[in-house]
Amino acid sequence: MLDLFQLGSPRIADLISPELNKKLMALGEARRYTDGEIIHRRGDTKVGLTIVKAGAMRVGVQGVDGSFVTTTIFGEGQCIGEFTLFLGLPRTHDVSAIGDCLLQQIPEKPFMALFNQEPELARGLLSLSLLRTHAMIEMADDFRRLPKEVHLAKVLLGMSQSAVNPSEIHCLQEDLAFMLGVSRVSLGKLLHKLQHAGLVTLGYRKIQLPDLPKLENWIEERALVSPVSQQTKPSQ
Amino acid sequence: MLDLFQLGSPRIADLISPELNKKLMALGEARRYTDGEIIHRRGDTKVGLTIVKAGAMRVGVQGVDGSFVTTTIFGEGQCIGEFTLFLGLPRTHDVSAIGDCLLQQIPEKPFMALFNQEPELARGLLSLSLLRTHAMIEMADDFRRLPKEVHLAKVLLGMSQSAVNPSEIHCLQEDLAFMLGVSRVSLGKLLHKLQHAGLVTLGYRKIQLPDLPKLENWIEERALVSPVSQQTKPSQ
DNA sequence: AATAGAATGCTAACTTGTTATCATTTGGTG
DNA sequence: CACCAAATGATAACAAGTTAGCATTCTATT
Repeated sequence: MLDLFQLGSPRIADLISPELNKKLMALGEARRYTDGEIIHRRGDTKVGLTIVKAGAMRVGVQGVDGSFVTTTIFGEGQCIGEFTLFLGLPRTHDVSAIGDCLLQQIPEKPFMALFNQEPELARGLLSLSLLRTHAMIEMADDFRRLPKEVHLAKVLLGMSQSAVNPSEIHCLQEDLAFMLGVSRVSLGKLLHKLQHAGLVTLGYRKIQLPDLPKLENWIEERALVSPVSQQTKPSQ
Repeated sequence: MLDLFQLGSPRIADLISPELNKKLMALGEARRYTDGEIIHRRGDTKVGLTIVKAGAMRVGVQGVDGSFVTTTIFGEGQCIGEFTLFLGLPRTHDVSAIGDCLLQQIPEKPFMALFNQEPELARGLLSLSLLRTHAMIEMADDFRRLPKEVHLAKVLLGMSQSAVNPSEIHCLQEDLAFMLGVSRVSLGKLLHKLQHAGLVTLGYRKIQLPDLPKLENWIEERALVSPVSQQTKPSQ
């Protein structure tokens, strides 16, 4: 699936201890949603954390003219609602289910009780937020700094790293086009450039990366900056 | 000054109690930098928090070909270094002083000691990070959703809100162009459109906003989504 | 195996943005 | 006060991306 954060965006469960995660997931209750069902609407004042247990949800903004812009798609283990809990904002996005989808919904009170009791939770959420910020900054910098085909290659590489099979990405060209902020036609041209360079193989609903080291080299030669490794620091 | 976060980006001092802020600022030591002096380099492994006490710093990425892309400019009260402290990343950006600049530099050990001792600090940093994330998401959504002149108007309005005099913004058209990801020529055309609409008055190194309510209305009519207020929740 | 819907490929006219260049205006400096 | 460097304004040739439309390919489902 596409994403703006999900690129390497970790799950909250990876940033806290299994015990704490168990406590967290025991709060609130799970609810099932069916394809297209509305989970939250922009402007809603309901406060709480929502964690995807299975399936995925679409996060975006519905225009008054009927158009819809997808901001991101969050899958298993990812969460929304921090803005309502810590910034006191109403929901900033419209969220709906993609296919069948199981969500854990944790209301404000039990969440804040656990938050105030377990400092580790603050640390985990802080790391999560920083990782997202970091991914967005990199994305924004790349967007402005790199030629589109290099940026695309970098995005593909990032997606491969969070894929089950790193050499095969399952996504629609339309979603990729959205991520890069270009039309589907332009994206097609860019992909074909990469295919000509032997870096990708295009398929139906998928893109294969037959030679990851080659792809990395190709990007590095064109990225114009020294790379910086991006391992997460183990909690101390 | 321009910015990608600074638009409404709060200072750490606004998110924690005055007492805690005093303790925080008492850690480490202040150092003065002169115009253009390097503060950090991308790739440096030095861990710690840097807070601007006076002046401003430029955050960006130096390309191996000599080009430089500014990511943001941080002024008084703003801080960098969270990624090194909580994600274990090397410095992701090149940072240099703009004019004379006084920075408080807090090394890892004293910072983490205070962090582990004062849960309020985690809460404050979490809010800070979330506010930045929020600003970036809004920016990215606007970038893709809005016609360029509306996005520009919104950016100007945001800058006015964090300016000394809200009806006068001091910045170069070149910096604005960078923020919106367009060339200076295009930006000039967009600005002249807004001027024709009576929303801005162009000056040398400055842009005046003679009628803020009118500007807000104009944006709202074109933003195509219902606005969401953005007050920070008081710490509970 | 036939079929329908979805995704991708392709083309062409059109719009928009860019680069490059030079003129003009501005504000600080000697 | 004259001058200079920086910032802005303006133009034209050029490049790139978009929209719209239709053809083709693929996959899942009868």
